Amino acid sequence: MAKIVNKNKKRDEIASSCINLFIEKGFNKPTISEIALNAKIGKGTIYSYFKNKEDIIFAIIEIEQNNYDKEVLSSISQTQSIKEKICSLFSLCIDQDKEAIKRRKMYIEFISICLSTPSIEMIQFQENIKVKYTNWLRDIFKQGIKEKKIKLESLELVDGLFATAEGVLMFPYIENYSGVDILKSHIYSLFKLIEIGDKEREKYKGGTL
Amino acid sequence: MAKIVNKNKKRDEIASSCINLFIEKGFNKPTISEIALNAKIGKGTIYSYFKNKEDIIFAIIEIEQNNYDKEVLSSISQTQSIKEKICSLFSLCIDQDKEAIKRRKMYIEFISICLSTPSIEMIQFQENIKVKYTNWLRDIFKQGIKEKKIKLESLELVDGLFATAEGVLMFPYIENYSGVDILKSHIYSLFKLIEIGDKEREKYKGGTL
Amino acid sequence: MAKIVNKNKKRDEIASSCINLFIEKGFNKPTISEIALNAKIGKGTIYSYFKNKEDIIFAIIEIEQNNYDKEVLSSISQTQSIKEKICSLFSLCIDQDKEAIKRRKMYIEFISICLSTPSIEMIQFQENIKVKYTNWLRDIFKQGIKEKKIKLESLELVDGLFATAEGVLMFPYIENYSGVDILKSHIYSLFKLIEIGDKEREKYKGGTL
Amino acid sequence: MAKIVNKNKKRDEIASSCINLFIEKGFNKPTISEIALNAKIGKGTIYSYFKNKEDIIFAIIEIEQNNYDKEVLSSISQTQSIKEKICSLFSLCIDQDKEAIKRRKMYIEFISICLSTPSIEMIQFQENIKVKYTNWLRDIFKQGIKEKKIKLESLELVDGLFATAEGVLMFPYIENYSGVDILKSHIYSLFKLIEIGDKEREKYKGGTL
DNA sequence: CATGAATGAGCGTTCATTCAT
DNA sequence: AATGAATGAACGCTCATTCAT
Repeated sequence: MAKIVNKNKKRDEIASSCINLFIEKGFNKPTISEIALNAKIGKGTIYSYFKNKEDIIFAIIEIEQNNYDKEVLSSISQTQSIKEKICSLFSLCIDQDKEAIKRRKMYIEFISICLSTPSIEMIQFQENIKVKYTNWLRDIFKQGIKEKKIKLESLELVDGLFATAEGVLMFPYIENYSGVDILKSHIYSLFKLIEIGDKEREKYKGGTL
Repeated sequence: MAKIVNKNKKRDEIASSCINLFIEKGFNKPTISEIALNAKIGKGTIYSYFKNKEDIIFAIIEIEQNNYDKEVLSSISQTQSIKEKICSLFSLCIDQDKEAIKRRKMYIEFISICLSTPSIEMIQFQENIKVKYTNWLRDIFKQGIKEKKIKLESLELVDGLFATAEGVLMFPYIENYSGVDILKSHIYSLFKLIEIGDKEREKYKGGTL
Repeated sequence: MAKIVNKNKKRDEIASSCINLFIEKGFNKPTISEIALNAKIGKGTIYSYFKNKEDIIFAIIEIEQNNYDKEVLSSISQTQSIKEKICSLFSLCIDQDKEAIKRRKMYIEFISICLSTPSIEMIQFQENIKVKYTNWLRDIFKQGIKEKKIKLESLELVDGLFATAEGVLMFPYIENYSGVDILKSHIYSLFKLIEIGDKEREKYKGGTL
Repeated sequence: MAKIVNKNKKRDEIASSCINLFIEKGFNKPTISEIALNAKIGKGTIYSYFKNKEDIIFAIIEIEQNNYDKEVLSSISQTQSIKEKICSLFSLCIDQDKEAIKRRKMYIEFISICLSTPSIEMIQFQENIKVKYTNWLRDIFKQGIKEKKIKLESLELVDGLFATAEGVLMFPYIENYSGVDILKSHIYSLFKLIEIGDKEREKYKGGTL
């Protein structure tokens, strides 16, 4: 009998082993030869686990995104205030630890592919992310509205806020400028406008959801 | 001196003649052969006016950006309300006429390059745009604050708002979703929060700039 | 001994199971993977029964040729006239039923291999076919001569006639031209020249064999 | 000004320089690298003169065929008897000089391609050859009929005779067997059947064309 | 004995850049 | 100055064959 391999596991292993390569060189830059070398397998082997080069890139993006989603959900559930929950949701765009910076780099590469050479799969994946995150964001806002902590009108800001988070990623290289810091202070500034002060809460008649 | 002027003129001519080519195919896609064909010059000639392929791309981006800047300034000065001025400033991300869609496509390609294969020049250029537009935006806001039409705190939203505008461009292909529409309604929703109603104006003590 | 018999049996089984695959895709086109899949065995197993890819191809050709030979012999013995016998002998090149067309396709592929990448084995096999069929053809002719139905000189046409039959297979794709029809009418035209009319038969002194 | 090259001339030069390579290795076997090496040009250069690999093969076939056609026509016009004219027409399949053997090898490779991996262009080219040569053959026959040297019925043999000539090429490797010799003796045997003897000529009423 | 995962040489093709004219 | 013919490194991908299990 030939060696039995768990195809999915090996797929993930190959993809995972390349993450650093993709972070260093961007998604489109590494050649199949480099990927094979990096994963310590033969060039041909790659093609028994992936349809083509794009498929590898996609696999990596999927893995990373799934990991991130889980972290985000866990992190949201562990924070209390609405503002903190929102910052957790956008930790990709806000955090400054090494892990976050790596992740951001990958996400930016992913967006870059979506912008320049989009495939149907990529675009659908991108849409899924958008829908998922704006829904989570809406849920957080709704909760805040229910608890009369923020105004009803804040709900209108959900889509825009998501766009803001994406937007701050677009300037990743400018020195002395962290797009990333902007997001946090923008959220704080927005909250000054939408938060209901303790005094006002009693009178507030913002309706219910 | 005349020589250099001519050289620059020719540079612009070559670059300009290729704009449609780049819009159709994206920035990285056209080959030097296609560019030369399009500009009706020899392939080798291109290299007397441009360092390399990237240099051509950069030249086109510069030309387009300069044209756009002029239009924006003119358009801002022709509108009255703050909200309208802001929409004019972001017309690249909002307008739906053919010309705007073309321009958007090019800008998105430019961003994609900045994200995936950035050169120092590209990044500096991108930063210049950011600084320029946030300054213009700030000026508009300041004017509004001076006229007591909007709250002083709105100034804090400038950078975030610019990011929002960039962010809505990141989903150019999703069906039934126009990132573009999101920006306008986001601006309108924000204004509900920062505008000073007629009644309030008198009491408003938002301070001066 | 039993082992070897079994080995040969399995060889035949594998080869036979692939015939349709080879008809559909041509001889050189199917990959070893496809062949293994088709034969429902492992890729490696193929190499315990066949030296290499060419060996499989050869096995199939042999099987098919043996089947065809049997049919031809049976078909010849069941027809009466010389002309009919000859047409039976060349049924590969003449018949238009589905089975014949399939067979023709395979034979053409075989010839193509003999022409472009011949191995000694292939060439010998091809020669065997030639010798076998021209002998059978000669026998039919001799019988006709004996019965004074055709002229003695017809014997000289045997080799050429075999070549004609091969030659009509060389244009399998030309529309509105069926090489295949040409063979039949060529045989009929030849017979007008070599047949001995009823009147002439008595006087005919064509000699005996 | 860049070097001015006669594109068609260079095309022919490259193709011609490869003829020996193709004769030695067959048409499909040489790689682009080998072809480039052989032609003493860069690999990329090939693609400014040929669409793709098939295009090179086709070009060589065309060149060779054109040369051959000219020779055949000239050779036919220089011979007297019908039989000799026909042998001239089929000199590709009959002659045994070095040049003819080379040519035969190439033609056989061409046929092999037509049989195994035919493109529309190849098939059309093959058809053109067939039509051209059967027409020339028919013309020769008609002339012979007009001069009452051969029987009217010979015309029916034209297509079959062409097929015979092709067919003898199909056994190019069998030792001690020259398919090639077969054609000549076949033609001679046929002529015994279709020629009108001197005595008969006067009585012959074979009709006119 | 049977397997199929692993291999890597080899393929045809592209295209930014060079440089002789 | 202007040209475009020439280049060749580099690419993604295929597939017959091997060999550890």
